[in-house]
Amino acid sequence: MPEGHIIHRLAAENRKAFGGRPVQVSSPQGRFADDAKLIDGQVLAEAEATGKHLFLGFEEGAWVHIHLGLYGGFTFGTGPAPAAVGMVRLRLETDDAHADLRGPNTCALITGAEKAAVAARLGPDPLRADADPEAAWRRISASRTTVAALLMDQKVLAGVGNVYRAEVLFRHGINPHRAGRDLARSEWDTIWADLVALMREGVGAGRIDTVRPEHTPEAMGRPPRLDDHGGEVYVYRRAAMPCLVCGTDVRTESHASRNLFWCPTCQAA
DNA sequence: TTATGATGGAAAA
DNA sequence: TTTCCCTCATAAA
Repeated sequence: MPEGHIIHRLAAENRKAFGGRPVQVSSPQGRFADDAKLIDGQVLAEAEATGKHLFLGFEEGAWVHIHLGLYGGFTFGTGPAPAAVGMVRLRLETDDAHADLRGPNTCALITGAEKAAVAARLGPDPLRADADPEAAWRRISASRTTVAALLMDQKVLAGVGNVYRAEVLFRHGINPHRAGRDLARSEWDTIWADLVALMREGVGAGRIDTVRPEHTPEAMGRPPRLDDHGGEVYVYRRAAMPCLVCGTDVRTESHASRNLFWCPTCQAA
């Protein structure tokens, strides 16, 4: 369920629930049990997000590195934790709050140096104040790869996933099959600025909304869209449905093994 | 009851 | 480019 906005939100939620307090750390499922013992009872000192990576820092210097992958997720609750339901890889608990992590791609205990190495492999994250969009532009403007693939490449840009990729390209009328090196500098500047704005909004809302006011369900007199991802979008997972702007059927294809969506009219080649 | 898919990515081939 | 991993909700049978 997670693109970068969710991970930054989770960093804030973990900080709020557990920051500065000693935390019981366990792994009801068992797969993180040995590592959990090493930090059990320590104070949670920091919670930080870079791209889709979440880092929980404990008082003695160890970090828990979490990557949710396609379907990992956190659930939070107040009070002590009830008996674990399903496969809970990591559980954090105080007298006041608890959180369960299920289905992560990664949940591992690492050092500060290892954390720095993970961050060093990533491109700029539109949600971080220290992001340098020039680093992404250098790679994009030199690449023959499609802009669709480049936006999903975490070494180029960190935190953008399939939904933001599809939506930001739609919002600026950019055909996803264009090569990165054929993008104009002004187009890249617009994409970056829009990602910063859209993803910040996503952190606050906890969902991805990309539809401009003039195209919202209320403005267009159509029913709101009910989809698993929970937000209002132009093209993501709207294959064969009419484009909200021009009415052309939205197209889809498998592109680098991910589903790509675009409007062939609004995003003409 | 079984199959499928999903906002991801590493590793193998 | 393909395979594999992690989990669970929903769809198909």
